[in-house]
Amino acid sequence: MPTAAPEKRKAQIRRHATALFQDRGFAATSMRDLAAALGVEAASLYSHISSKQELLAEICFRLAEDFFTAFDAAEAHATSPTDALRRFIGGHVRVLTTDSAAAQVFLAEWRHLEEPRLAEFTARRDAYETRLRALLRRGADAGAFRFPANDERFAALWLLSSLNWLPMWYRANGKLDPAEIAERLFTTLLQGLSV
Amino acid sequence: MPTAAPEKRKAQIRRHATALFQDRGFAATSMRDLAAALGVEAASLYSHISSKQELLAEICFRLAEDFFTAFDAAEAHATSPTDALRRFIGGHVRVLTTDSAAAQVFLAEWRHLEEPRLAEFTARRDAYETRLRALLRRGADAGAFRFPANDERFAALWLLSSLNWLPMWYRANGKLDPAEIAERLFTTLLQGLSV
DNA sequence: TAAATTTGCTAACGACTGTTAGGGAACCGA
DNA sequence: TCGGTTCCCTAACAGTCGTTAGCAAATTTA
Repeated sequence: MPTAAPEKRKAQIRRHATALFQDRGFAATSMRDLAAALGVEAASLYSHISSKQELLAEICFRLAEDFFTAFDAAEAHATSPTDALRRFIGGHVRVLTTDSAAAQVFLAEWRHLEEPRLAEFTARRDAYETRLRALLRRGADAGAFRFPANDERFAALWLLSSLNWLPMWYRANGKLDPAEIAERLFTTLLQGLSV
Repeated sequence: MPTAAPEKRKAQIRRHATALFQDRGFAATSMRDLAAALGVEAASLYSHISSKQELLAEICFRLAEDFFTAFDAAEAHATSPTDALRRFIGGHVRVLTTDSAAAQVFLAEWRHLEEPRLAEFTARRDAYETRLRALLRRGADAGAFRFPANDERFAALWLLSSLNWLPMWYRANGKLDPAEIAERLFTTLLQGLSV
């Protein structure tokens, strides 16, 4: 059986690559840096991976998958537009915090993907945004949400902006756990800062 | 008089560097790329600048200065905590949109600064954040704002997150002008999405 | 024990990196 | 017409880049 869990070493490489891409950036991380983190020569990596690009693509597309899966679950269980939004935020925050290094790579380094993957990726991102806009529109039509100029595109961008900065300051083992963060964000996003 | 406006060519270089750093990233932009954008050989740049690092530092610190200046003006004219917040958002958005390429470099590429400038930069950023926290705290104490768990640190991070994504989608000559964007953000941030 | 798989090595490739040295045109105000 | 300034060139440096070739030891499987 040649297909018995052949992912162990490769998973280690991906983990270290994620950490390095996150804190130095993809372009500023060399394969020799990555190899050194693993205690190995650069050429040795190529027994396990095919290219630096492949590493980046795997990290980015894995996260994209997670975001969509979370969105599916949120909408499947939602009982109202407000509940759908709460579940969406909870899922989005959970994905952002489960592997915050990978999330930062997903958010900041995707532009170093090469074609045709770059186009695939941006299409995927656009689809996610469109889906969120639709959720917001339904809520507005049902009288649950309102936003300036009745512009759900603006609201969707603003909402994602609010959430996507999170992995930059989130620390696992910090005072706030992901569920609590999501709850605070949900409250603030819905009610705003005014008393 | 040898000091008569000696900044022209250098300003061109900085402008092109800003554009390239923004769309490829600092590390992925070579001096030969920059030279090509100016129709010149790479070595020729060094008659005008001293290093690639210097270019990045100038872009980042110039923006930092602009943000502080805007904050000063906002607080100088404010008549209430709510008015201070509105002016703060207006100023922050104006800086973000006046040169959105530079703003993106400021927000995303500062980590490629080398010591000791990196430490200077992060100290500057922390000071800005601290100042915003103080503004929010005063507003909360005056009964103008509220935020979850009475945590102004959380609120400040969330607020900056909401604003700082803007240069990624803002387009000069788009439908919305900066003042209108700032007004919408102010409204949404204060009132939230709920009806 | 034998075969297969996994893991790693050294050596090297061609290309690209930021930067310096040293020189030469073109334009400037006096 | 002069000295100074601005601007750009070719050539080259020492180092780094991602990646391939070819080989060997260790580990796992049969």
